[in-house]
Amino acid sequence: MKKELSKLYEPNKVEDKIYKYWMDGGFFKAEPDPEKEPYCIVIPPPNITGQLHMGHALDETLQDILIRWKRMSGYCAEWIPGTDHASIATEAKIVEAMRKEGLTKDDVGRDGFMERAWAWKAKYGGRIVEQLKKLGSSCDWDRERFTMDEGCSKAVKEVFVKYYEKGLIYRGERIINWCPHCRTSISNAEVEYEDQAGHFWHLRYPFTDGSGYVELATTRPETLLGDTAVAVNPKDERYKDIIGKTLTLPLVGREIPVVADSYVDMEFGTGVVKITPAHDPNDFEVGQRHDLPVINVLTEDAKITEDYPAYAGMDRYEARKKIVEDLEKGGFLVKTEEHEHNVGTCYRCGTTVEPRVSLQWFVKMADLAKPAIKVVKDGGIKFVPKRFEKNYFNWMNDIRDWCISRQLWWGHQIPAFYCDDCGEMVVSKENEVCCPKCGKKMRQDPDTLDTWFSSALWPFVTLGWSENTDELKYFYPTNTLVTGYDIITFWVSRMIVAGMENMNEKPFDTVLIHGLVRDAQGRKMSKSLGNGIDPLVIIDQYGADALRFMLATGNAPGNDMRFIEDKVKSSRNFANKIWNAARFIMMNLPADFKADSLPENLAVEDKWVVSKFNTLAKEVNDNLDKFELGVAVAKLYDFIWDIYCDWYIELTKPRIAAGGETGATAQAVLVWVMKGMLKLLHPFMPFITEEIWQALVNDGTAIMVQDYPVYDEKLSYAEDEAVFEKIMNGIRAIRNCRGEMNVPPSVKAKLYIETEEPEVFEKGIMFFERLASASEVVITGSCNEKDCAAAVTDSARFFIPLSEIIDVEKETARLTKDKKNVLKDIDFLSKKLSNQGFLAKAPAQLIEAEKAKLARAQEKMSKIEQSLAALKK
RNA sequence: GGAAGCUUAGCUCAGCUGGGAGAGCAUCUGCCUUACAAGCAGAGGGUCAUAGGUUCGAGUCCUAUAGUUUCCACCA
Repeated sequence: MKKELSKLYEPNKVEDKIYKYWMDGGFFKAEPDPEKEPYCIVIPPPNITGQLHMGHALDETLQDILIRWKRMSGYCAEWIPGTDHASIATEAKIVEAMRKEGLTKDDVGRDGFMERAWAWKAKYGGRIVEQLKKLGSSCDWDRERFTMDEGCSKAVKEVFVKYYEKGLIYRGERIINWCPHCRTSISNAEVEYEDQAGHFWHLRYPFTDGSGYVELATTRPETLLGDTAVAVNPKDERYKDIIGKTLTLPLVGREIPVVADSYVDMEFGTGVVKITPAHDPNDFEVGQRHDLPVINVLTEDAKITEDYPAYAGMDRYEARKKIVEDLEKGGFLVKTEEHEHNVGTCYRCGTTVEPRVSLQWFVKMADLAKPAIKVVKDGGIKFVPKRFEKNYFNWMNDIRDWCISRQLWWGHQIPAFYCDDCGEMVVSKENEVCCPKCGKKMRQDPDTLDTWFSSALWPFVTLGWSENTDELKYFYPTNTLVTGYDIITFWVSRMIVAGMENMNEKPFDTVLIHGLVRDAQGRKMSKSLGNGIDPLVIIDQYGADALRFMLATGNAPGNDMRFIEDKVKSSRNFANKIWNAARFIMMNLPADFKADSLPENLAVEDKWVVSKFNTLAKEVNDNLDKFELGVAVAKLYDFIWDIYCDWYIELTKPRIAAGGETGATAQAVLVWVMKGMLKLLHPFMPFITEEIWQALVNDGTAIMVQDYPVYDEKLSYAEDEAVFEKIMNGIRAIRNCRGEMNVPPSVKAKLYIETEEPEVFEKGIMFFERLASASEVVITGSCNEKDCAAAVTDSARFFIPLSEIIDVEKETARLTKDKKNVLKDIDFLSKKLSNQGFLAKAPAQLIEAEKAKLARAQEKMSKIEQSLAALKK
């Protein structure tokens, strides 16, 4: 059965090989099995915002870790390709199409991310999707409902029509955020605000009757062309008398009224506001209340319309300059102030957004939000960590109607049709519709739906909704959603809404929120900063396992993490460590070795490591259960590196060299624990664990079909652990002593162990020789050797006769330092134990433990005193 | 203006329901000990942002303050 592992661990070679193995049938897929409830689906995110490609890696990693763990724990787990896969596939097609058309990405206002993300997907995640497809998975990649080729897919159309018929979708003239560069409307959530230096222009508008002026201030003088009123606060004494009078709009000459509206802040500026309903959301609302006309002065790309010949065709900023000039010439400009203000920009291209009145499609959110709020409030859906519920509630309780129409040329076309002859409008699932009134073929709305509209349907549409498929019945509601906190409002909230509305049931029960991956300086990865890191490059350098491990390590749920290459490097080193441990085991195994279970005759150190492993299995499962992946991974790291490699392997070396029964037992335990470690580690490092498993076990099964290790009462050996710890402490004390005196391991010396527990240290003789450079070990009740260095623990004194090296002064200093530390302990513990409050209120178990600690410290103290006294002589 | 997070070793961060502060990297010392120098054995280094409070006991819970980050709203 023995196979060789190569001398050097080469991540990419191993990963490619394992990938091939999976492709060739080594992949495992659990069938839905009603007997094996509960099930689990972990949903990948649809994050297609260009800047955070490392965010993809994080999403995929956390989700895949959970899936593998669930699957190995006997749950039915299934990964269904999400909208991001479909979107990215679509985007790849778009890129190809654009190339053929000679277009650049800028033409559609997107950045270059889609290409790279797709490449990554193809190399990494896409392979698994392919495999799922091969295996006839219920998640049908080809059946993706989100391609541009299909236009408006069946399910999306169905939902749209259903909402429309229920009055949940309407078309209306509303003020929306418009990106003049992308020439599309964008939702509030897609607008990013930034502080910009600007000006505050104080203007005066003359009264029509010639009775003077009213002064007001604006940051956007060019919108003056569209002013249809001036507003003051009804409570404002200063302007009480002018309400109802009319003004003549400078440069335009239009007569506009002065209206009273409580929206106006009396404290701010002059307390007078010009009202431009077409170009400001608040003005729009004021306009609605006062029935003011809406006059649009800007074109789609933010240029002045033909209606104003003096400025027609000018860009908004150009026009601003010219208009300010003209106002000044006309004597309408009072003064100009510096003013910093917050400007909305497009999250895609960074262009300043333009509020714009436009005919758009909306979803009425108020009623839809209610059940979605309730299901979270009632605990039906849990956020991990819980604090993100607040984020969700903030958004949902203050929900606004959702503008769902986009002026993009990919995506789902809105299933609304217009008759160019009679103006009739029909909303329909059909692809072609004739006018019910005049019979003419109708024209479909050219707009597409917001990508999150279809993404919101993800949990049930991927399962075959609106058919009542077996998959839907079995898998819905799904289990755990993994995504970043920046996606809660975009996607999570809308999935819950869509689930409650269409399925009458929550889409999942848990939302695991992770933070963002930032660069080494803590900045958001962004295209403009050029600080984005490509996961593919990192994978090429260090391997996918190392990247995964790093992403899961040292970070708590919901907290941001910095990407630091050294962290990947140390993960790679960890992989190498396991690789070499496996190599050591295997190069010593006899050819006919077979070890499926633990042998009977375990030595104390075997019981120690088995017991430690047993505890590890318990803790890892507990942590994963609570989504504490970072904690689980840290424990695995510590066990594998410290306990298994640095201690246990070293302990087996003399036994293997000795051969016979003890050697055979050691080998069996080595293999047993290694197999267990590999299984525990597999979700975090799937490739290397599979490779070692295949080399070590080689019975044709994949590691991912093994059972995940769990705690086993029978394997808990508390007493043996304690005994062996005494030996370990002795070895550590001796090493420390030798280390401080700079004695190299090659200088061997006789070792006297003075102890009242000889039976404990008898068991460790071999290890003192091997790990503490002892040439010979003598266990005695009382040692009278002269010129010895002494190492002290609570259970023994260790004497090393190194007369030629011993420096009495140094030795005294070392022991005095020891003494100081122990004294501190004794002081602390006895104070605690004489505290009546502590004795009265602390748990009895703790008091006992502290008493035992004190006893041990005192034991050690007396041993140090003895040694110090001997030194003095 | 509303809300949330963060502040722990030189750096990057863990620390689960409160019981004498941890890891990786960096630094120093000694080792090429036949699995691993991508390594081994040691060492040094922290008033857990500040001030109060609750408690027998606070890095952990509460209040306030400062610095910092993010989200939401508003900004004529």
